Amino acid sequence: MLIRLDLESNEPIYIQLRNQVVEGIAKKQLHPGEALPSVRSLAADIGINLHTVNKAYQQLKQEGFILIHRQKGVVINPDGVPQADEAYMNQLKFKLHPLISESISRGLSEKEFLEVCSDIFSDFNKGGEKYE
Amino acid sequence: MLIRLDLESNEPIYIQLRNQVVEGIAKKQLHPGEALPSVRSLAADIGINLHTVNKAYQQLKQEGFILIHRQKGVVINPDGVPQADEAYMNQLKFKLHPLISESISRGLSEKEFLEVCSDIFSDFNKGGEKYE
DNA sequence: TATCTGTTATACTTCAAATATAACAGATAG
DNA sequence: CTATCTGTTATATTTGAAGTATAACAGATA
Repeated sequence: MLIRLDLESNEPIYIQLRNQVVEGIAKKQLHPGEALPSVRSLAADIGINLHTVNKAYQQLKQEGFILIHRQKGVVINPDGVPQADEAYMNQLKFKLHPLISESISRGLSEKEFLEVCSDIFSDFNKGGEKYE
Repeated sequence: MLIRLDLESNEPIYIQLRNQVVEGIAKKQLHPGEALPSVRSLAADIGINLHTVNKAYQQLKQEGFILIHRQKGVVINPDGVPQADEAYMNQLKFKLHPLISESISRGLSEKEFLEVCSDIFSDFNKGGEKYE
């Protein structure tokens, strides 16, 4: 599993880390039941603090993406990822709203916007980097 | 112009304010050349600090959405809003990426995702609240 | 027993966000 | 001329999140 972080970004490290794991699942690079590095080893690998990794793991656990066995370690949820529910759909709309708002104000058509989305979907279906 | 703010949100007030103006432009509630409240009056209306409003205005100015005449006040860019360029498209993709990533991991199909986007576009075309 | 795991606790630094005052300079209305 | 409006700049302070640094605990395991 390849982890890309931008330590200069205004986006918190633990959020970037959380997103990378979700992206790994979406790209089928991480499969249900697969083990993730321990908080200590991953922190050492990336060169960040143990607690920052733990914060990302805790959020992923709370969202149902991973399970944490106290001594065994961390694994991708063997039962699969929780499917989109109403709460998630509302959250998705909430996040999309300002993006679409600005696109419209900048003269982007609905068709053009949807094409951008489709292009991004293609990146996932055509299986990007599978090396780890 | 109706301003809705969530002071409890983790999203900074000045960002919310900036987004509201962009949304106003997208919804055609704010037109090129139209005046916006002064930093002091808007701050007083909303009940926040002058500098917070100023921060939002400065960003909108830097992005080309508004013009600021030193003594006249603030107006929506009379020449229209800057159209989407390559830099904006890249930024848009960057923001959409994690949203699509999570949607895929949660089993949402591309079709379903695009429909969510279309629904949001509809909200803008059918002209929401025009009262101010 | 030594070592791994996640977990918890405490303390500290750094930085963005937001507020609070105050003053300045230019334009304008009285 | 004067008072008042505008954005702008400066300074100081408070608050909270993010991230780091250590340390210790408890359970599992080799």
